Amino acid sequence: MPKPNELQQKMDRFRDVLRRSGVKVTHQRLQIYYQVARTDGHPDAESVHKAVRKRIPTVSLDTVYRTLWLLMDLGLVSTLGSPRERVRFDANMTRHHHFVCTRCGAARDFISERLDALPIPDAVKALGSVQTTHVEVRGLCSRCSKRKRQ
Amino acid sequence: MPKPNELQQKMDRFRDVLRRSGVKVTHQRLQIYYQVARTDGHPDAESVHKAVRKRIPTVSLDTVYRTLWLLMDLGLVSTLGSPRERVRFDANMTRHHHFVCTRCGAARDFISERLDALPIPDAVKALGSVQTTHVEVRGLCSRCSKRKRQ
DNA sequence: ATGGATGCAAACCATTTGCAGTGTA
DNA sequence: TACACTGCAAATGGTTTGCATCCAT
Repeated sequence: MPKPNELQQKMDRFRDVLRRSGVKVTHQRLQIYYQVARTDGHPDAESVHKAVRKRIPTVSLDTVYRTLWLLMDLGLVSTLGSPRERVRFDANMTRHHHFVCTRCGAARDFISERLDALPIPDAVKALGSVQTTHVEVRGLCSRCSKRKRQ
Repeated sequence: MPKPNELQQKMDRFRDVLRRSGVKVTHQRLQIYYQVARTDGHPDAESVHKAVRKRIPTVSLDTVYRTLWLLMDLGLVSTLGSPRERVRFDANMTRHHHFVCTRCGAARDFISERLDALPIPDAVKALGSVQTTHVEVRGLCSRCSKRKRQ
């Protein structure tokens, strides 16, 4: 729940980015972005749809999806977890972290005692009781950077 | 690619766990676990299925799924990313980390300058070029722990 | 006015489920 | 032998797409 003026700023910047990208500023897009920008939660498409429908009863779920991916392309939102991906399984049950390639999605395990014992901010402890921490490093894997060069 | 003897150990332990859980040790289950245990990669159900089919041509994809979730319940494998979940969107584009509730899946952002500048092990740099790092803290959110007590 | 954006309905695709037959214990 | 497990095929559910219409520019 950002402060009202911050939210207003976000909305203004939003209109700007759309215009500058040569993309139309529609009623639907404004409401969809507003719904995602107004909460600290991380809503899925369906709950955004439900909320927007209160203001635009005819809005369709596919417009919500199309808009959210558009916002993603414009760098206005991000997704939690790896989107559009299948579930991947891992038989390494020892404590480890992940390196994930942003291009091909390949994931590698790595271990690090230092990363196993991270200082958790007090603010987090207020959110709930901490069970595990896991570091995800994103970058270009060596195979993809080779391929890119060629 | 674990060493052969480690892999053998894993397989032995696997049979043990199945037996102790009163679950049948089938040809299919052995091959499915073997496929996940033999690689450092993080295969999805389909690629496990493809590989297992070379040895058991009649094995079906749904058996692969059923088995992988069984292995999950038995604590023999884990999943990469949040399984069985919808895509969730986030309009907070500033650098932040996540607290995710293991019970209800709710996610909260938090910021921490210390976590923004983690020491990345050299071993990781061999895997590829690092772009971003992100910490995911998992635990029980305060709402869920209240609900649990009641 | 006009091309991009929307709504609808149908398609897609990963994953799940019901059921009858099969194989482990 | 008995019951759990498997394979098949059909269902599910989140997400995507084709197309006719609509509206922001």
